[in-house]
Amino acid sequence: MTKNAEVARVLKEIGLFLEFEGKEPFKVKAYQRAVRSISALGEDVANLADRDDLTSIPGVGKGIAEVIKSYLTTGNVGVLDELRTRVPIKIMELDAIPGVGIKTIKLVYEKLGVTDLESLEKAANEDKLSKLPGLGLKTQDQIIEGIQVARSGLSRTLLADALSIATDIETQLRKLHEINQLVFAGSIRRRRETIGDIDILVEATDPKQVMSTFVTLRDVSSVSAHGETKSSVRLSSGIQVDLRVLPKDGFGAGLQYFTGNVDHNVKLRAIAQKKGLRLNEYGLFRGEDKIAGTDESGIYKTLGLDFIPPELREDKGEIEAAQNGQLPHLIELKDIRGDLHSHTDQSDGKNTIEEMLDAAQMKGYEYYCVSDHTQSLTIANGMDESRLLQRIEEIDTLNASGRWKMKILKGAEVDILSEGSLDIKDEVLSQLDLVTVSIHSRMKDNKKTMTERVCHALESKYVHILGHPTGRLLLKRSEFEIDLDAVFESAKQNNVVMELNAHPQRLDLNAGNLRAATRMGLKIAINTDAHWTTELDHMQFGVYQARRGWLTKNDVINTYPLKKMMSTIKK
DNA sequence: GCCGTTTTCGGCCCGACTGTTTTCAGTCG
Repeated sequence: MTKNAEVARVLKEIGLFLEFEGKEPFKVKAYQRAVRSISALGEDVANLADRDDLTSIPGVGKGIAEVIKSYLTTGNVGVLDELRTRVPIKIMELDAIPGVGIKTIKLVYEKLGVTDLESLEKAANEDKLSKLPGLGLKTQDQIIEGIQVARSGLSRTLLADALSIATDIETQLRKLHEINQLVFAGSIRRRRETIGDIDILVEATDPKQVMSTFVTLRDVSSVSAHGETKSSVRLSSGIQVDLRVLPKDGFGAGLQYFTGNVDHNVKLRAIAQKKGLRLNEYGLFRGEDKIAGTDESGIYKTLGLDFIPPELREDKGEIEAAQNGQLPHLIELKDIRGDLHSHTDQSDGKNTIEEMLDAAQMKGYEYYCVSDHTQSLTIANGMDESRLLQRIEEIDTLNASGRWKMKILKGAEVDILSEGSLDIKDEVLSQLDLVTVSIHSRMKDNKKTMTERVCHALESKYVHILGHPTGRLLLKRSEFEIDLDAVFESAKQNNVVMELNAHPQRLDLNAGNLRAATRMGLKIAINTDAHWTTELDHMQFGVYQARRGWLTKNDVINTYPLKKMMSTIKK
């Protein structure tokens, strides 16, 4: 488990207290920037600290680096302790209430002695908030509602779920013939792994009609804003959806602006300023003249940049690369020629091998690997050697049948045991076309043990791919403790490919890991790990993640024709 | 507090919406 979330929380709290105390706004912003950076960091901030490289994180300079170091080594930060003593309130808890900001927190603390959710709720229920200057009955009601939202611990939503919710809203809105254009923006468009809220942009002949339809859609549980260009609702599922109406001649500018992320946009604006231009959500202007903004590409072009795919817009070097014509040509879904990790009902899959093959054939794949679990994973009905040998014969027969045009590859997802040995004998492994090894047990091993265990497994001359290398389940289980640099090094030595597991809940490796792996010259396999036929569709999420990791077609072995793919993994 | 194609000082994005204001402050993205 990385320290990133903890460190981000500490920095956020410091930022909030500084704002509370009325400190220099840009100092506050500096902390907020660092929080964003560290939350989105591809690797463990503790590793960067070990390497004494914290200031390589955008927005982290000497001062904040010291804060992080102090926290990581002692578990405490002096300045934060002082702030907490001076202002004894649960500032993070209060700030988590939608509609409540620092000014309100300060007001209720100073006037009513409110220090946490409970005391705020009590004050609201006793009708004390509405008596305060600047607040009224409506605000008080809003706060009462907001406290419930904060309590429900409103978390993020998987990309796949957010996309499906957004698509449902799109379908409902598209019934309005007033709508000319509709796109998803924000983190959905950047294809982040998880989504905070859903941003939808439309261009329409009758914005008012669109807005009133939007705020009355089924599933809308509350409306927090309803204006002419912006409306905001919360669905019964808890997720917030923002809809914005943009003018036709500024649609590209709005799309660029609302795609973000904020750090990317800030840097873009600075570039505009240096050219004597002004960039905002309505367009790119020279004086009063709009010189770009109808479409996004015009904005980037006018600023002297190549078009930056949304997945890269996180201020992680893409702007500089775009200035120098060095953006990667990112992989696309159509580049994928096969899936190298899938299950059947012989282990814990839900479909027969024939059903899986039919579904894979529909994808137009050139090859497809069947890789069921092995014996240690009893809960998944893992295969032992004799069943695996039968499976090998079965696939030979299926290949010979000619029913499927694609090549069916004989594989297995072999368990890595406690010492890094594998749970299938070498003489059986040697008969498989493709061996993926994965950790499914003892995930709480300490970093050293886990790293040695995985590295040892990679030394087997029958291993081709390391499956879901960090074992995380988004929003559910952290990655296990492992030194990925060492694993990558071992993979490099032993010609082992890293899996990018495309399951929406895994997306393992993450974008930062992928960049690090390919920088070391490793190859990646994007695999669905499908347990039933419809999960073969998860390939798209793997490709999104690959794009976020700056991967090109050449980085990914399952874009290769069969022969080249097989020779690439050959030991 | 951070940062550099106005580079070691002096900037740092800004507009929509709401509720409470009778001209604007707070929050959000």
